[in-house]
Amino acid sequence: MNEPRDDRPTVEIQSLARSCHEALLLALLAGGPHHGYQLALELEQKSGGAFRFNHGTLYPILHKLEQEGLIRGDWLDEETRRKRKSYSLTEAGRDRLARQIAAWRGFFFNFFSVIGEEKP
Amino acid sequence: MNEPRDDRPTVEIQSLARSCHEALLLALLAGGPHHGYQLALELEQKSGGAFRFNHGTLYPILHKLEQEGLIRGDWLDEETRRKRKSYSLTEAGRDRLARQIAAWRGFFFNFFSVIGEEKP
DNA sequence: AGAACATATATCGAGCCCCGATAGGTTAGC
DNA sequence: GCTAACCTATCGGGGCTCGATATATGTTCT
Repeated sequence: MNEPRDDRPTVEIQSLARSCHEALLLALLAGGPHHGYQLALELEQKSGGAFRFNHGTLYPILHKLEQEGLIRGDWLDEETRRKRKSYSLTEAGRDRLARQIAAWRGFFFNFFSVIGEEKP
Repeated sequence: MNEPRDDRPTVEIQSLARSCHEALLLALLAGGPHHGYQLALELEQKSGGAFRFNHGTLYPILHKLEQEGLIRGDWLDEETRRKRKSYSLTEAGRDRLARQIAAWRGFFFNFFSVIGEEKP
């Protein structure tokens, strides 16, 4: 029930929402370049309406991820097109995504260890 | 990939940490009455050291859960004992725990639907 | 006896971060 | 021309976690 497993990566409870948003965005971008609005739509679609990005949440996170070098943003100003910024995953972003997924697996493992229920 | 499943309960991303703390506490109390300090120790033990309650987080939550009627706190003043408050789960708390677990299963399902990875 | 440490509860300010509101601009359809 | 959908962006408010701090008792070692 309580074997030591400190080496197992996990998500810190304090930053669950933050990590969740980050993992979802990186995962969506792993499927190809998207611009912000597209990411919000696809998230809602793929989660069956359960998850959605509020605009006030989405754009600041995108800017932060870009600053950290996890994603790259390119303005599309093909003439007569409205301004859009296409984001794509960088190598660092791909690494982070893999680590995030491992951490979430660890989190769920630990969570259900405490809850004491079958894991889904 | 995106069948409608809006009826599936889920945890709101915005309140992940909050819900997590609540679910963990209720689950620990489902195993019998505990006082605060005990809850912190047992959480750390059962999670293999991955989770822990900071005191500044734990006690406010306990007070709130008590206010909401999900747990009941009884001061133990058996003479010569240091003051301790024993918390136990109420009926409402048991119901909430069941709903929390269902919601976390839903969150888990939705999360990996978006991530697109095998569920652990 | 006294020091040091684990047990035990509680509160508060700082700071982070999500959210809803708001703003401004473009394209398409009627 | 008007309306709705598309698209990016910022800001203030509010909720919540965290670390520091306070207080006090039981235990163990020297």
